[in-house]
Amino acid sequence: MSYTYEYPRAALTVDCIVFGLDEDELKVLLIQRGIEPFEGRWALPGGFVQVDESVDTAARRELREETGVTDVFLEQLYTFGAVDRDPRERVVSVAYYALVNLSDHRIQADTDARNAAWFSVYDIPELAFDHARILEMAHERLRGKIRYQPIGFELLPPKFTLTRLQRLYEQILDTKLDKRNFRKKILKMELLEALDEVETDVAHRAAQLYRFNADAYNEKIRTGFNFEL
Amino acid sequence: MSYTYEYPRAALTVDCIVFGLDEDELKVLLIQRGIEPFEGRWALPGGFVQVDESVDTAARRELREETGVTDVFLEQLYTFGAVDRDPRERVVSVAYYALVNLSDHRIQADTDARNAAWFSVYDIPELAFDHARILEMAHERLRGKIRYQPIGFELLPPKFTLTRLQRLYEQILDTKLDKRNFRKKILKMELLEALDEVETDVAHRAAQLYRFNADAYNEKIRTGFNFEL
DNA sequence: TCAAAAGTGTTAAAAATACACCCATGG
DNA sequence: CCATGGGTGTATTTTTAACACTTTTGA
Repeated sequence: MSYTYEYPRAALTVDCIVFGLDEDELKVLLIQRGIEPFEGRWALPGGFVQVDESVDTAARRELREETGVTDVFLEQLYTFGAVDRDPRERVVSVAYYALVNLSDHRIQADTDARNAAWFSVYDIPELAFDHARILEMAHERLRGKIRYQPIGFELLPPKFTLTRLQRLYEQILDTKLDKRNFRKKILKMELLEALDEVETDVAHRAAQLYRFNADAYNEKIRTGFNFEL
Repeated sequence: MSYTYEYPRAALTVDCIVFGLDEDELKVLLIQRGIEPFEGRWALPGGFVQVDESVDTAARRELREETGVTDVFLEQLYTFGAVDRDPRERVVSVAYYALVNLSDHRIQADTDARNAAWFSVYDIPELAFDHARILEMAHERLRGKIRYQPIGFELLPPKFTLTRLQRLYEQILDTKLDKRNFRKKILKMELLEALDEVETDVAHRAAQLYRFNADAYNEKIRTGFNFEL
């Protein structure tokens, strides 16, 4: 089977940057390539966009097929369109970034039996293609966006403590935050719902658990509220 | 001449949203389509990405060919990849938005002798394809970005008055700003350089002219400064 | 001399920051 | 009983917001 066009066409792919928070450390899911070019190198999960699926759908499908990740926050990042970014032929790639909650996403080995592993964003091996640049841009986007959109919660389990949330912000923004001021600010937004539950299995006073209330957020947004931390 | 591939491929295009400020009104440059589909409808300037040029280059080329616009701020917006966005065949489009200074860009009729015209963003005719959605997203991006990046200056001539700058912000953010507070805030950033020149040909006291100092901005950025208005 | 926009400073309110101790729990 | 992190309030500084009159210029 073959397909013929009047003009040459670029191949279209998607690449996914999957961020996860592991013990307060921001990590990225990478896959070890099993084929040339860059055989053996680590790379972002991704693959070709099929002609009968939207680009968004392709990103979700690749994510599922290569990592088993489903039902997560996924947003388009940027399209990488340099002529020589793939040594084989012209390939344009639409990059997406995903935020997953590592405690319930135990990432499975991918269907192609390639190796998948989490790496700290501060200790990334040499990557295939222009994936280092893509990852850098995704990290930058995450840092920027987390301050004015409540996306940090996507990296946490549904129930979390305020300290855990604070450490998330500290890790991603690479700063120290004052505990009292952080709590004051985030609670004043009235987006977190205190549950009738506390931490368990900790060797100290158990912390209050909270849940992010997406409905409250959407309602506030409608009436001109601006999240900002 | 024809080109054959093992799998079907989407066509790849670029579309450009060109914003300009005309007498304090935010306008967009549209082109009237000369061919089916949507013949006669207004649409965003754009066209096919060639296989030997980067996507960014394609955007600049189309902008030049269709509108004569060169040397302007141009930034990737988003990639639109729904399956049925073009009724003919699968077309994925990478959208870019440009900011031009209308006083020195007298837009020329495009090379294909199609009609080009400026429309107020608040009074847009029915557009071809999903261009209404693309335009909406570009407008949203502009509104968001202008508050924390000094891109508003791209819409003004190199020398401008503070009142003109204020009206730009008022138009794009759709608010009223206080004159004294606006001036205080923007001047305190030390990004505007007062010139030894004032307005001419005005029937009232001539205003001081200023210039945006990009070098100062870059220097401040390096040392952790954050533009925000 | 009039019309039109330029230019300018102070006060009050709100938000951000800095900061330290007692509490509850499990080992 | 001790080590560990949980939880809390106030005072100070900084930032934002509200507000009105005089000046300059050309017509």
